[in-house]
Amino acid sequence: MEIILGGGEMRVRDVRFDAALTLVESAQVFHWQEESGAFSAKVAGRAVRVIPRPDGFLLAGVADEADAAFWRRYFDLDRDYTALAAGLRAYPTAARAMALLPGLRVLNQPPWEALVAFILSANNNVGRIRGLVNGLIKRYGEGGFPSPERLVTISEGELRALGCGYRAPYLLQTARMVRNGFPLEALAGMSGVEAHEHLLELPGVGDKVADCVQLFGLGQRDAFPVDVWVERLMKRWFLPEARDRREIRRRAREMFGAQAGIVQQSLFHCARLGLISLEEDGSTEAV
DNA sequence: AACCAGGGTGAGC
DNA sequence: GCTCACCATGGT
Repeated sequence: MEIILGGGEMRVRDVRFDAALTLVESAQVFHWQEESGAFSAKVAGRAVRVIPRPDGFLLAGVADEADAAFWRRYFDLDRDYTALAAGLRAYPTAARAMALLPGLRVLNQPPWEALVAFILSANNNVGRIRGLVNGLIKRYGEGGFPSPERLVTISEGELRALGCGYRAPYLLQTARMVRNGFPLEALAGMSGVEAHEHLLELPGVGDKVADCVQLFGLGQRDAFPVDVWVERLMKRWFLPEARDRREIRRRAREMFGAQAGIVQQSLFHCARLGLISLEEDGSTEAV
């Protein structure tokens, strides 16, 4: 990998990165906007534009070294996805899932942004989650996610009118707790078990949402969120005897190890695309 | 018109 | 510990 900084731009070369897949389609983040092949968003107050290039990508709106360091971490550039895939020889289906989606990366989002998005994700679909997140940003956010301090000034009625439904009070109460000293930023420095326990204190956060916050917002790559898709594919291809999501979560982490969450992303997205069958007699043949 | 979507919560065992 | 009805909303 090579990174060249200058002129408000950051060029990243010799890296596999599929911007459309990672930033828009993969449902790990919901507020990137695509326009004529380029992708823009504001993350933690930093507005940026991603322009894909044949052997990497260009970032426009990178002012200094601090910005560059931020985006380097956001895009998880210091991780060798090829080596990870190569280490999955014991699990051919998982290795194949990763090979089917080269360029899919797992982002390191600000914890608050991941927390808000995935509270809204509960028993919801990707299109609606996207609508809710962008609605929050548009009405209350000045381009990016509204802060906890801003969010607590919104009424439950307003959030319901926006379409949050029964998640509105969860979001509000969680915002209050974060504003009142819940150690959200400190979770990244804790063990996975410790961070998970803290996250479960927040209303609207159970095992699955907590795992998403850990994976996408805290850099804890051993987290393995089990949603309906992952439950189905794991039962079909790896754990036919598994009783419930908790057992799948536990055993998948044992199987895939310290970067289980990255494997999860590939499996999840392959299942959603129909690249991995969920039926007993199916195969992993690409459609 | 039921069923589904990157589930969580509280009640009742 | 476990199971289950219920929770808004929009799309099929």
